[in-house]
Amino acid sequence: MSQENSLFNIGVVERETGIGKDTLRVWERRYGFPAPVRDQNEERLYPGEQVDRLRLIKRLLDIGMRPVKVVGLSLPELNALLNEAPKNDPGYSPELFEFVELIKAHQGGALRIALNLALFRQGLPEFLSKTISPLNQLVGEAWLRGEIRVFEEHLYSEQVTSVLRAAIASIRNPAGTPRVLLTTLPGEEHSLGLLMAEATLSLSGAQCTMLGVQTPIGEIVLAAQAHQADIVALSFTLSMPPLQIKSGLQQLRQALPRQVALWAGGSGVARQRKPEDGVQYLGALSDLTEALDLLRQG
Amino acid sequence: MSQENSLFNIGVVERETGIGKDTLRVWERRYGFPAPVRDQNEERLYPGEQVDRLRLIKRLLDIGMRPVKVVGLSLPELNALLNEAPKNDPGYSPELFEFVELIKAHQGGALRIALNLALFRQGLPEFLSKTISPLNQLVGEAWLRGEIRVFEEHLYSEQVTSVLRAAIASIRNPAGTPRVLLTTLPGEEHSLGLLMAEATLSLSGAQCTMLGVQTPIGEIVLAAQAHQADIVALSFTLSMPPLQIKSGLQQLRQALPRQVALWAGGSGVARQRKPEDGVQYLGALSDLTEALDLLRQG
DNA sequence: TCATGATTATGTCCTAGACAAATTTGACTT
DNA sequence: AAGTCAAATTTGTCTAGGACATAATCATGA
Repeated sequence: MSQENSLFNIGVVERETGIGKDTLRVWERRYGFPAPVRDQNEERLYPGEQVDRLRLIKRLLDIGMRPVKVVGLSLPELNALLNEAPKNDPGYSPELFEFVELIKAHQGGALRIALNLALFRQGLPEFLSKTISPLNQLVGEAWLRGEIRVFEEHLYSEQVTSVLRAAIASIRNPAGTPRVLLTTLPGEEHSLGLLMAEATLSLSGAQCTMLGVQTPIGEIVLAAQAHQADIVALSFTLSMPPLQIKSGLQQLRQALPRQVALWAGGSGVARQRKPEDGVQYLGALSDLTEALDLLRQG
Repeated sequence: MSQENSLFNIGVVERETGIGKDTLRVWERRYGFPAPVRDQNEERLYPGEQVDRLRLIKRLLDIGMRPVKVVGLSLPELNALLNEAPKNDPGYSPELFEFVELIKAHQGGALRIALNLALFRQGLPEFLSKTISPLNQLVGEAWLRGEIRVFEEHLYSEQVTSVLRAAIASIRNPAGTPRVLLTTLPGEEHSLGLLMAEATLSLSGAQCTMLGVQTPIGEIVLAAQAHQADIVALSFTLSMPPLQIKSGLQQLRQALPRQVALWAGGSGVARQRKPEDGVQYLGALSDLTEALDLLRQG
């Protein structure tokens, strides 16, 4: 792997893995992993190899595994577990693997061109549902298997962002209805889902106001008021802890006026067990246009 | 203000303000602020008003004030302090205030159009140095004075991002030299600085690979290798703690091959006291083109 | 006026315990 | 076999209060 010799303190590990300090310490106590060395001051120093393992563990937890089953397993054991795991292979189209090959070959420019070709061949809705969505999943799975690295995922995200932003710029509708405010809650730093939603909604004639990621709850309320938004749309990835999603949606729903609809989408909300009252959960992008039609009729 | 009645637990406050849990607790012990109420379980609950104050305090610390001077002051006292503070007013051009007015009026579309006009009137380098850079500062100061809100800043960032990304898309040079890898370290989540750098470098004929924000240090090293980068360029805002910047640059410099240059820019690095060995600090965007020319000659 | 050493300020880390909420387990019923 | 409910377990996050390295400020002397 990388940085075999490097040592990281607990703050750096928290930032690099997204696992909180408290959690890192309590895992060590309960499961015996991670097992950092100590400096002269009895402070934890995590070897780079363990940080890599923690990143993998984080992703496994994100897809639903339980800590007691995965924290503490060695890398070979983790990989064995991955191969055993039920593969819900939705039969990826061969074209998708070509994109993955471009990522692995670090051909950022070629990747963007190929994505653009697919966009204009398929049209935006199909491009999002048949190419980008499954490709996101495929890339995530390839990362789990160790086939692609974090920086390669970053490269991929960047190219998709570039393509989607260009598309949105050309279909934006400043006078559309309803008015939709797009953002994420603090803690959710991924914007790809938002861009996909903005593209879909804009194409359906809605007027989108993008606020970017991590808007404080109180500010979302003010923004909805200022823009007279009919809908506040939030996006959640798997990296967002389910509890934070739940309480965030509760707080926001309570603070938002009744007549403003609250929509939540992304892989993070698919996990939510009990739906919140007054929050519309959107599992797929197609649900977005449906919900939009419904709202326009009602 | 907003959310007068809402109560937030310490985890939410950490995420919403960017101030760590440990820091929040130790401030309470030392300065008597924040002064959260407790729930039935003796856990801290911060009133929304105090969260707003904490956000302001965070920004004041970011611009160089000391905790003992600002943590614990009431809102009126903080505002008084702001008015006393030496105004290093660089004589903002009147045009800039028109942009601010558009932000205050929540005219996102008009703002983007106005920015685009300025871009094509001034040309990219002048647009960045004479419009975007001072406007960023102006917006930040207006926030400090309570004239604009967080969500309005988000709106502004989004429009600038949109304009810059469109510009970059049209001047990108896939065969340029040198090769530059652009990203931020974990903890730095702002990408505007990166986009400004990418625009500047692309215009100067460099080949830019954007990795987005928050790439782990080990992954930056691998990415530099994969792309045969000549330069790794990082961006830091004021919200990034100086200590994290310092140690991050040290670690990265150590892990990166000698022949790969490491450039660091943004308002966050202007604060750094002692420069790191082997790291080029770029205070302004103009330094970027200079450094590029120098590197091409040498 | 500038450098140098002493002092204070500051963020981050430590241990060890606790608890609410979520999930799993297991018994029981339909 | 499948559903329901309560008990048991798991899990993340919070608490207190102490400690220390390093940065910033202050005081002293050249």
